[in-house]
Amino acid sequence: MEDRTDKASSDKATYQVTADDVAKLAGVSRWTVNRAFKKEASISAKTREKVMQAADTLGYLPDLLAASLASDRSNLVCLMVDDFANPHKLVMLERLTRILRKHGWDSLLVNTANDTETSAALMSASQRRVDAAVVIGIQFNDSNLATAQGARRVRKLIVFARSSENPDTISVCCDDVAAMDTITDYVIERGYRKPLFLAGPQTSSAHLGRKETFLRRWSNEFGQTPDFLVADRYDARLAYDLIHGTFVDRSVQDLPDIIVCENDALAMGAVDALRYGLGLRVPEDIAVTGFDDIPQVDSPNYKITTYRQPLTAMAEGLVEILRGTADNSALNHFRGQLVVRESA
Amino acid sequence: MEDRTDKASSDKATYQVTADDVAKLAGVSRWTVNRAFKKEASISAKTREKVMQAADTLGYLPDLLAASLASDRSNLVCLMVDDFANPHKLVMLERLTRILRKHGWDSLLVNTANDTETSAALMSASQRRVDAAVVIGIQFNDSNLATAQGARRVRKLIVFARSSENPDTISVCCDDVAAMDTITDYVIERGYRKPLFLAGPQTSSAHLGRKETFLRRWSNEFGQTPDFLVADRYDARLAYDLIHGTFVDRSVQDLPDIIVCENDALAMGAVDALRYGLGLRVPEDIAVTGFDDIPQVDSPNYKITTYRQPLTAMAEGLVEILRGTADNSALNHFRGQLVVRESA
DNA sequence: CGCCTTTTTGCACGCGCGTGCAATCACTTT
DNA sequence: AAAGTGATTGCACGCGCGTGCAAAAAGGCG
Repeated sequence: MEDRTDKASSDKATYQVTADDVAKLAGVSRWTVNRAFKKEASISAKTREKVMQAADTLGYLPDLLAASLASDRSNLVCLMVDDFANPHKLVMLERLTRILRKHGWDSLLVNTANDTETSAALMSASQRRVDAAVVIGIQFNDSNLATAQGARRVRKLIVFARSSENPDTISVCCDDVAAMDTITDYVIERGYRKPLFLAGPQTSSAHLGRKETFLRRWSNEFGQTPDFLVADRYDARLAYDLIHGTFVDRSVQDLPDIIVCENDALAMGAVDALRYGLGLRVPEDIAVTGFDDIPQVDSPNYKITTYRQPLTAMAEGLVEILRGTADNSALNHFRGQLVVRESA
Repeated sequence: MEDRTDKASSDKATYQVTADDVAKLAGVSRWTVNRAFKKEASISAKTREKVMQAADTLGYLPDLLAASLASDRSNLVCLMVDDFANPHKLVMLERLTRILRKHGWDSLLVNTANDTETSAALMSASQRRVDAAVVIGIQFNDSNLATAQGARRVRKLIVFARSSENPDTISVCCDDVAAMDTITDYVIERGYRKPLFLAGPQTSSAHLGRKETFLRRWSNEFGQTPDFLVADRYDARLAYDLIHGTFVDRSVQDLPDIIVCENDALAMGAVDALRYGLGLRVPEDIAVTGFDDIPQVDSPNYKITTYRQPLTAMAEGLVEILRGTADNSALNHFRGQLVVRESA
């Protein structure tokens, strides 16, 4: 005990206080100390108090590494992001990290922008025994999943804010069909009749996608399928080039009266292209709608009509999955709301 | 050996392959197996090959949790972000996660937006034995640092993209004095003579800040200190309100001819306020400069003249700190470059 | 007050790997 | 070919905590 104390005070900066030290000081066993730090442990109030006090004076905190190793649960979640160009990612990261931490999970942020490294990233995550890997906003590539043998050590594979057909995967997302129905209703109600759909990267599970929903719905309504363009990244600049390149030498009567975009990043690029590339007015000449309601589209420069996903509820749904208490049938049917601004 | 094999095949999904299994298959000791996975280990090429092959067929990967526990180095870095409103954070996160991972570190993303939770976040990070905590873009609050006893288990406290005076802290940032000098030179050279500085949250180490540098420099040059405004968050909307509120009922001759902003988020808000709130033209009536060169300011809507920090080099500098091979004297003197667009 | 039930506490063993050193092997030199 | 040298391999012990159960303590009742 003596030398323990000495050691602790002599090089406080590096000496790791362990549960044993606290136990000694509090006059209990090491196990009791650790129990004091577990919410639902069976321990008497005064013992816990005594332990906590000792822990406090020693500056003790349980070591999560050792705990994870022993218990085989890390309370760590891996967030995989491959598209840092879309500002909506920042919004999602803020929400997810906040909600996850509130419920006891820490977040490992993995950059899978380099497509070939996705499976490597997954394996690395598995090496840290993450409780789950959450793919944010992008359909998880099947080949990546297949090649990532390491995935078998990742307990759960979750796709967030994106529907997924993969059977090894759980998807937490809003109901794209309902969302696009809402947008379509609005577009029709406002009298637009020559829409163009600006889609993002096409994923494998396309038949439930926003683009497909809009096209099908419109076709049912008016008997003809609208035109669409596909951007292979959610990038405003790319959308700019696409819109500009497509319309630059088209006559006025061949232009759409509204561009329905798969998300806000594309919508911003579209607005810029219409205004600055083609000299058109938004919404007078051509209207634009987005999706996500990122902070930027509320700028007076854009004022884009868009659709807001219930990110907090979705994040809470994710937590339920982690806990294993989720009602999986409801997880991909979250409802958001239309946010009407001036662009349409 | 028999039952090992059985176990592995029977519930492959959950059974954790360990170095022992690989050792048995490869006919070597467990320690040799782990050596094969260490870059600089002393092991013969053919033994390693043999081991790797066995590891491959078993799908083995070293367990980083156990490794961290045993070695007391986690190869984990905690990235602390408290301001998700600034899109530049996304750029920094992309860069940091990519560079860190390239050098073998994983990133724990901690949301400290709720100010009171900063020290709690630090403690939690220390519970995972992170090799370092990196505070991104905001001056680390001294009281937080002080109260966070857990910090003593965090080996290194690093402030990224922000200068810091705190002695317990290492700062990796660009040379704000040089940067503001460059901007000031440009402003003067272009003939602006009535500047207003739009500053962000004031930190404790203010005397080296961008605002102070600009004011001092201008005063030296022209004998008078320019006006300034202070926004207490780097938020475009806040900047909009501030600029609009300040100038809305001021006569034309009392307006500045340029607004020098502490970063792009503020600059975007300023541009919006000038154009949409006050009906002024940028840059014809009032020019604007920013800082950071976030992707959004390259939009044709903004085209803001700004200053780009060398984020990649800074991230590499951070890695050097983690490795302990850094030349600390150079770490807060990175030089960026002026990016001239149309706003000034 | 003694017996029984219900907390509360203690403990052996294991989680998978790293460290530092000792033992062994491979290869060179004379 | 024997001795010497450096490269390679094996191993005891420990990292800090969880699990599941047994032992002990604390209440409850007549």
